[in-house]
Amino acid sequence: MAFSPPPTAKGARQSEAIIDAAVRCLATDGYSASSIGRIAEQAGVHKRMVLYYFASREELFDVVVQRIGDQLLGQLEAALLGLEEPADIVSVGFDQIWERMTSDRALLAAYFGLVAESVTNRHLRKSVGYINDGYRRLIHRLSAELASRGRRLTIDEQALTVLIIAGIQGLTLEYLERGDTPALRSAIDVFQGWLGSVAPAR
Amino acid sequence: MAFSPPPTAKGARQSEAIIDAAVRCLATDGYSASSIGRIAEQAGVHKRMVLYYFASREELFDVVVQRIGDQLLGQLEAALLGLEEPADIVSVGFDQIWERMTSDRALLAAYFGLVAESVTNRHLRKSVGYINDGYRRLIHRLSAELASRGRRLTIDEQALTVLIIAGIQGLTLEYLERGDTPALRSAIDVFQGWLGSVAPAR
Amino acid sequence: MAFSPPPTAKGARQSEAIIDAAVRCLATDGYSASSIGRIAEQAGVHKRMVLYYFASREELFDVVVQRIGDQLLGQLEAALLGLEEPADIVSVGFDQIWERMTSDRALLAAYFGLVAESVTNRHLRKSVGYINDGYRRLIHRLSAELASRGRRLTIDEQALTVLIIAGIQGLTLEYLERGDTPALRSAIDVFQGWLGSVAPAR
Amino acid sequence: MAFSPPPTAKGARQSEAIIDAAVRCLATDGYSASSIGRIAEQAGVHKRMVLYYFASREELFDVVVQRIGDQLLGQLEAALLGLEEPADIVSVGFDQIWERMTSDRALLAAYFGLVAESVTNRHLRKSVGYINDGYRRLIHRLSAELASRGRRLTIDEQALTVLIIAGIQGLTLEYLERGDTPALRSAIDVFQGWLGSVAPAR
DNA sequence: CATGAATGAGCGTTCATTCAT
DNA sequence: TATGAATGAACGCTCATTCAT
Repeated sequence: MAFSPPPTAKGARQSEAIIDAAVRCLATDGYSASSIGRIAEQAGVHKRMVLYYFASREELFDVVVQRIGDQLLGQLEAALLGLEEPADIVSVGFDQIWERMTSDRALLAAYFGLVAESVTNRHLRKSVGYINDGYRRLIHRLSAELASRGRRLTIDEQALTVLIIAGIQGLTLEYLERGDTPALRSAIDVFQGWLGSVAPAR
Repeated sequence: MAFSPPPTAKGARQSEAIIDAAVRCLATDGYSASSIGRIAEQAGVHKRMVLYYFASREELFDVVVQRIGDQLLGQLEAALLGLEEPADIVSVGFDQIWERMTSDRALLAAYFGLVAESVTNRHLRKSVGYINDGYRRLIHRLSAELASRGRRLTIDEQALTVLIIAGIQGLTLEYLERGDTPALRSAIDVFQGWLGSVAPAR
Repeated sequence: MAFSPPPTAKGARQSEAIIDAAVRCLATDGYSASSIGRIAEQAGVHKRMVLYYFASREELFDVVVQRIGDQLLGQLEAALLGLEEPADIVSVGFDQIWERMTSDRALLAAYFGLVAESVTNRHLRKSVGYINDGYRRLIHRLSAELASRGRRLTIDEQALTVLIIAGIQGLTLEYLERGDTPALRSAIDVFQGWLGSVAPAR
Repeated sequence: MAFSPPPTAKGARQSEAIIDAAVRCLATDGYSASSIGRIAEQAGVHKRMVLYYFASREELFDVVVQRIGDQLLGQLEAALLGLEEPADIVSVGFDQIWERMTSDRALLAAYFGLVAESVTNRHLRKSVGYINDGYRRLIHRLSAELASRGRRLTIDEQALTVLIIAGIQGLTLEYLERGDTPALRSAIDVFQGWLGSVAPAR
């Protein structure tokens, strides 16, 4: 599953450029329009080289999905680590999470393109599941941490997980479609407030 | 904007079959894999006929988007009309809404495929906007009705609108990806409870 | 060969509109891009109607060629008739001929498109021959008239005919490609002067 | 602008064959009937290969136009170089020019098909302009040479240029339409004689 | 290690035309 | 008389991929 870059420096640089180009392409053109040819063009590489490094379109996108997932989850974790007082994770965290996620619109758009495609594309479904599982693990870790501090969730953890992921996806989609509107900001505030009420202190 | 079916009975039947096939195709294969050829095959019609009735792929999908939107919104309204005591719309309504929406998985999948594609496809974006506007109008109508019955929303209507749509889209996506799991059911219950608390009686 | 318009008024109007549209189309898009569909669109008529009135694309263009030829030759003859003193036909006539011909650039362009296509299109060759024969007849009539007034051509009539037609076509082409430049005007003056010298008075 | 042939010998041979086939096709079928498929067939190559070497039909024809122009102008210059005594260029040259030009009827027909198409085809217009500019440069060079030998043109050089090009195009068209008739020969003699009179010795 | 050559399948679209009624 | 339905063939072009070297 892990992508091992070619040993030579040039090879590493090129394959890296291809992955970047694929993410950019995904963000602007969507999954199915991100053809090998277009990605190669974006990367400034001969079309043939894409399949030289990645054997097939599918394999390339496996790597791309992983890359996007790592970046997205990495930003989430960085946002959470940034909180000095973990007691407030739920109540203040979402703001920072949102800030991080929307800092790279292209990344989000690329992610969403993959999510959407995964509804009708079995192979991609498996790959995208990787990212969702990351979210789930993160939420589980957080709720465990909260529990260890004596805070009990007022609702089932499974349901909470579903609601958080659904909330993030739904709000992300709203952001992609209509941008960073006041209504969206205020909706996020409400969502965040609700999250806080689910894990009351004491 | 409205689709005017061909004058003859046979023509109407054929074009109807093509639209249906397009919806089915969209649900199983996604937007870009729903080629004219495949749709024609699904409809049991010569490929050339699709372009006889619709002039271009784009025009066909304009009609399809509208069709999906009307069906989706129609089911929503039917669900709401089914409620005898409108005072309970918020507290009981979502259950029925969900029942209706998930009654046709293909329709939902098709809708979502279009939503996703619309992120990177300008033309589709406009068309899909038509459906979202329908949601918005419906929510606005409901909140006005609630207000006329003396119930005040505890949060900004704009933010509520965003949250409802984001919630529906997020939960829909969860449904499409993982099916009708207990966690999802329970998440819906929580969401519904929260909705009720936003518009308290009296 | 002659085109007999449909008996009804509406039919006559429509078929007339189609011919006009074909000429316009020919002028702007060239022969092969003047498809039945495009002509119908230009004429504001259902595509099917074109073949209703003309049976085939070929037949339509036969009529169109004849129409263009008649208009072009008609304008030539009108120009010559306008000369009060026929003795000066050669020396002053070309100016008026040129004025008339370039009065309708679209007509010229359409004519030239047909001439060019006729090089590789056997059927059209025959039709376009009709126009060239008209030129030839006109030149022959003129030289006969000159002879009857006691003026002798200093060169063979056949060669003169070729030179006049070649001159008109060549200058027409120059006009279509570069417009009505001073160099073209001055070239026409020279050509006209040479024509005058070919049929000296006395 | 220049066409860079593929690096390998086989590639060069193939792309050369395709260009040749395109010229032949152009001569017999005209521009718009010279489809990629037909050209491929003529070249004995898979249709897909044409687009492998040339990226688009337009690009192929750009190369073809240049090729035709170079051959045509090359033959003109060869004809002029063949004249030992440059003093007689005007008086004897046209004969040889004509001999050369009509030595390859297909080339001429192809050229003319392009000229005609260029009237209604913007892109081609630019390409064909390349050939016409070649003619102009050649004429300018000749008249400069004549001037350096103490012969003065009796008419404006610009007008002469127009007349020469118009003459060549008009006579070429006559040749393509009616073949090498005595009348055409005799017309050429007259034209040549007139050219001589325009640049009198001494 | 890297690249040119080659390919079959399919894309959306346009074409002139025939068959019904 | 006038129209809708239907069609097969071809168009230029893109696709992911394999075969050579």
